Amino acid sequence: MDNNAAGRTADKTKANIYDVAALAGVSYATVSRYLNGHPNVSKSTAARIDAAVAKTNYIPSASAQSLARQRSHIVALIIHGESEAVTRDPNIMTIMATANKRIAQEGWQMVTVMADGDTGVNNITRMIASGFADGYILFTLEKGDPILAAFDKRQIPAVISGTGFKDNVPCPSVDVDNTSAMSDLIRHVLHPDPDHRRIHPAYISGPLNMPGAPERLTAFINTVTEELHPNYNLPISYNDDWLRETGAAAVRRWHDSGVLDGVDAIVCANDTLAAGAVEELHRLGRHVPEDIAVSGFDNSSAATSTMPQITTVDQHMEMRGEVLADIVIKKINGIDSPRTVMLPTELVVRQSA
Amino acid sequence: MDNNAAGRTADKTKANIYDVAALAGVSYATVSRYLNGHPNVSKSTAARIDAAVAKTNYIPSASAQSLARQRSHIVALIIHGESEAVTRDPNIMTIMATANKRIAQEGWQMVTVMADGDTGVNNITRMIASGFADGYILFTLEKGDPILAAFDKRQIPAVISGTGFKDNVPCPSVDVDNTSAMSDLIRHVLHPDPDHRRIHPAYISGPLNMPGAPERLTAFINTVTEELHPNYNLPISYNDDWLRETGAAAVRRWHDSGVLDGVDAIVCANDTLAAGAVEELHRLGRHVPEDIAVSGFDNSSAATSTMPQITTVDQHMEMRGEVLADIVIKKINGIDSPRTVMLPTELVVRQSA
DNA sequence: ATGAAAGCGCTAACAG
DNA sequence: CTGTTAGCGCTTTCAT
Repeated sequence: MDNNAAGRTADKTKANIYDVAALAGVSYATVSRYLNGHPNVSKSTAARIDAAVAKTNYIPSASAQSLARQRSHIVALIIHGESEAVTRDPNIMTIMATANKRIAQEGWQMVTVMADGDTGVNNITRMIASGFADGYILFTLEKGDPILAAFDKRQIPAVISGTGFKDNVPCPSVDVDNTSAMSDLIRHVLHPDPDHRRIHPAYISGPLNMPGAPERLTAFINTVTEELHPNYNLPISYNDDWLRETGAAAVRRWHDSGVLDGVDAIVCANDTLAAGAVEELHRLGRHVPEDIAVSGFDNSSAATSTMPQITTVDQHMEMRGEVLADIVIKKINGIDSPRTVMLPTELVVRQSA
Repeated sequence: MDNNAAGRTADKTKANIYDVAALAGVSYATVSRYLNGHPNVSKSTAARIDAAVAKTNYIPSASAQSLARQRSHIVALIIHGESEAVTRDPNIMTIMATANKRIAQEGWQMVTVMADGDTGVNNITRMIASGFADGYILFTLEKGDPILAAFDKRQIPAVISGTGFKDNVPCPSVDVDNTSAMSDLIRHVLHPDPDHRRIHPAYISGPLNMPGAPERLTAFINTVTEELHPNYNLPISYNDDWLRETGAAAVRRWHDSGVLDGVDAIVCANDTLAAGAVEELHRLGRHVPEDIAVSGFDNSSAATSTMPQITTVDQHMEMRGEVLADIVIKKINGIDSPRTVMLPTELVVRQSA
């Protein structure tokens, strides 16, 4: 059976290009040409095709187009992490929304896929290799992510968001300078104004295998050492997650062990930990920032959810989404970007420090 | 040129089924059969194919498979709403994660697409008609969403999450009974224990074109009327968003106008509004719940972010994601579901009411 | 300006 | 058990 409309339309519900061509009385090649904006189509056939398209509600098949063009016109944002960590990360939605907007502007379609657990990673890896999308934005929450391997071999446009570990990633990354941002913040905490100095800081860390966490911790140790030359052990709380409860629990442990009495500032690796700390200090009857200052990181909604509100660092996540989008699309079009793009940060001084 | 490997492998970087077949010394049909788990393939050819696949890193092309099978094996979660409203909705990520997990279990791939603004809606509508996915989960934030029209005409598996407006949607929906959940909550607020009654409630509403909002408001009016037969106007604050600041602003307006003095309970349409209210009451020196009780809705993280923590209703969003996933997948497999699935809710009594 | 024909990479019915 | 053949719906030369 040959590819004419008569032989096909019989029991189909959805019109294809042959239906349109038949209705317009032209060859399907002409329909394709016209719909793809090629120059040489006469006014009158154009009109007939328009009418046929309208009448049949014709929309080209995505898979057929992708196959023929060898392009899907899709950019995939891959989110990898345990569902719990992911659902609580306030930055993800921001990146999704801003990257999505930018990609749509450029005439592409962004889709988000979540890789949860081992089977998730497997599926995603297959997906990548199957040519599902033309480019990928990676929001990877863990170091040494196996998904990255999929990009090692093949030459697929990709960009990665905020790994602190830029060394061996197979694609450009956009990040903030966690080290200098945290250092600036800490200097503010230690010396908020000319009349005021804090000299006994403690640190609440997040999981050290997550982007940014090691840099922030190191910045704490180095900056405090530089500024204070402390001759005592800095209290540092190491944790497996970024939860509010975890920040609160760290404070309570220090309180129970008496350590808290020797502390006048708590630097936290992010805002949710800081929010938990502020709340626990409140419960323990300590005043923030008079008795103990607290700082966060991210400028997420958690930072303004407490009383007092939390002094923190803004990472401009909206900008990050856009920059990520720009980089993949450029790469898809053959334009390379610097291996690492550093986005600016901003100290946000509120009442907690 | 015919479809043999020799004629094709020349400049390609990615192996296709012909490459594998040539390497294994069989026809490409046999490779396809084996890879798709058909019974009739001999041990020895199987082994040769395995070897060839391994050697070439062969992964079938997604678009070619979709075209040939007329199935993409993809379920799309469509999120429609202004980016701001979306990025702040704590439920979205939960639904994404749980639905994703469930869909992956069933052997499908879930992708999330965001429709932002008019062009977004247009793109999505095309996407749906182009057969991009086999089924759709709609997380639609507004009434009368134009995206729904795409499903009216064509027979495409879809399910919609939490429209309060079940009447004229072209697909099954899963929701909670906002009316009875809110009524129960309000009865608790008005009469938390035998010795205690509150008799001057006020209400802070969210945008009434959003799912659930009208039901909750109506439930407030009806329940309060039933319980108290009030002979005065109930203070009700109508708002365009669900933000914390908005909840705070409502309280402040009532305070400035003196209305607050006659109020002993504030029922809020969701947790973030309630969190803002609690914080503002704190700033105004009112004690929660002694002077004024406050309640929320959703049991989101905002509900535990304040002091005191907020009494609210849990909607079991994790369950919702799974149920949505089940329904689309069933529908894809030809199994229909009830037009409306009502999920249970749970009163969560904390300290604020 | 338009039609004919050859793919894009894969699946599936049909022979054998 | 395996090869042959005909599509899936569209794009894209190459003629005319």
